[in-house]
Amino acid sequence: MAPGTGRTPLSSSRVLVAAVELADEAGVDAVSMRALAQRLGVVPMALYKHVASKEVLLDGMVDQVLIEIEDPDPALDWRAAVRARVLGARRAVLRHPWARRAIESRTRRTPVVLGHMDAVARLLLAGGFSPDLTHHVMHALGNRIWGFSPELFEEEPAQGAALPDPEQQAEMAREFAQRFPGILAVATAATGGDLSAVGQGCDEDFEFEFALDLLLDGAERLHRAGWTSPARSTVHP
Amino acid sequence: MAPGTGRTPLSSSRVLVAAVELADEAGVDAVSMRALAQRLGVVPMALYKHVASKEVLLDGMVDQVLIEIEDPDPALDWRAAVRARVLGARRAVLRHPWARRAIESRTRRTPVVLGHMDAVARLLLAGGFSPDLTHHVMHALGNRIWGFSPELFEEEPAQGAALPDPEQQAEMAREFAQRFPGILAVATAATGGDLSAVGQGCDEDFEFEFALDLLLDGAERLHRAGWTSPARSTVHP
DNA sequence: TTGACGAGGTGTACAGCGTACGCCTAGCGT
DNA sequence: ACGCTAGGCGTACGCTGTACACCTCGTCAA
Repeated sequence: MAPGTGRTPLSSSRVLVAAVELADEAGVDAVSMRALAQRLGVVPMALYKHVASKEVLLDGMVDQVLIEIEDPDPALDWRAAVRARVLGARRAVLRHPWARRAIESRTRRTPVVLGHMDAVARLLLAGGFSPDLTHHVMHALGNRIWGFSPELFEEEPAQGAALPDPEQQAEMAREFAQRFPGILAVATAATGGDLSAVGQGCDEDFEFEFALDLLLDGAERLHRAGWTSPARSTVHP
Repeated sequence: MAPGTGRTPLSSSRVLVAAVELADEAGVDAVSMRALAQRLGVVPMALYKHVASKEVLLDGMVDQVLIEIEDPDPALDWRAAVRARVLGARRAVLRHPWARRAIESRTRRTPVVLGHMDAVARLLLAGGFSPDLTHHVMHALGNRIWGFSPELFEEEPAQGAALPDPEQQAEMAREFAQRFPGILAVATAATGGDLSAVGQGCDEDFEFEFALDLLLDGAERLHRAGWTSPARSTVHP
């Protein structure tokens, strides 16, 4: 505000936004207190007046991504609504490639995080699910609630590795085929037989929806069958 | 060997074992090159003669956990076999509390990692699954292949936080109930109505098997229905 | 016996990290 | 006019991973 200095003062929101931008541009590892401070034209310790610690900063960055999630059309039935909200989360997370890792590594449940979980839970409850079944279904969805599936297969196989030598490469391929025939079969199926594209062969969006629908199918079946959780013993074994 | 010094020389295996022990005792964050070296009675840089970097060390530690996985009885049918192998992975991972996080954060696919994935893939293929369906099912299983589900809900809510004050606590509970009624309903269902145990209310083993069976059920149904993946366009949208 | 060699342990040093602590200054309420 | 406080600054500490040079053995060829 002060026209002399001409610098709008920091705020925790300004810090968070800058941190997200920095992570978007240079990856989450590039977000150090020092780098972030420099980007804001400020000395590192100034940040601590607005965020308590780096951990809290990361929590806030995740929040920043999650608040982009849109509410689904309230006219949808439970299944379409859950699907829509989860895919909305996916869109938000995909906009920020670092967010997946960041979400996995966070343990604190901020109000924003709780808000999304609450929204999903309410959609299921509104669909007639018992709280019990809702609970288990949310567990089964797991991180898919946040819009991503775990990276089972490698994303970027080598990047700058510069495959060493065709002869040696063929030898490695032979050995791989012998040691891991199962993976080979699965990978070639995924790429339609194109061995050279094994790494990038997965259509992640398809995999995500495949698993999501598998889980929602199962949930629907259990719901319709009136599933209830087996009696719980109150004593530990 | 040399009786004068009386010190068995290092080896990458000895380093890995020591690192796993250290992580078991003090957590994975306590595994620094310096701390590990000290435990081995050696100077930090000596480790680098046996492991290329900290990243590789962590990969090796994960391998160390994964080689504990037992092969399932070959007489089992595909479903029981997959179930057994995945639950075997779970037992191995649960023996080392840090392993879950470590596996999530690793991106390199070591031979040991590939070996486990290969074993699961082969069980499905041997059960008559097409490579295509096998691929998608493995994606759907996701990290559950490694024997853990994502920590959707908090594990240790406060630990040493020392709840501040009964009055204030009740106020927070009121606000929570108003903002997150869905979560509250689900959480109380999970604990059988005992609000004070909301954090620890989940039987993780039950949740794991619930989700696993949901996924295997779905997979079985698709398999029996002769599911095949929709035709793939070779051109991107 | 000698001498080279390589494997493996040592020591020093550097750049980077998060952050505790104290200082300084501008704006505001009394 | 005064003091309080919010907020930015500077310094410093302990920790991290690891590059690089060095030294010291055990082994083996000549």
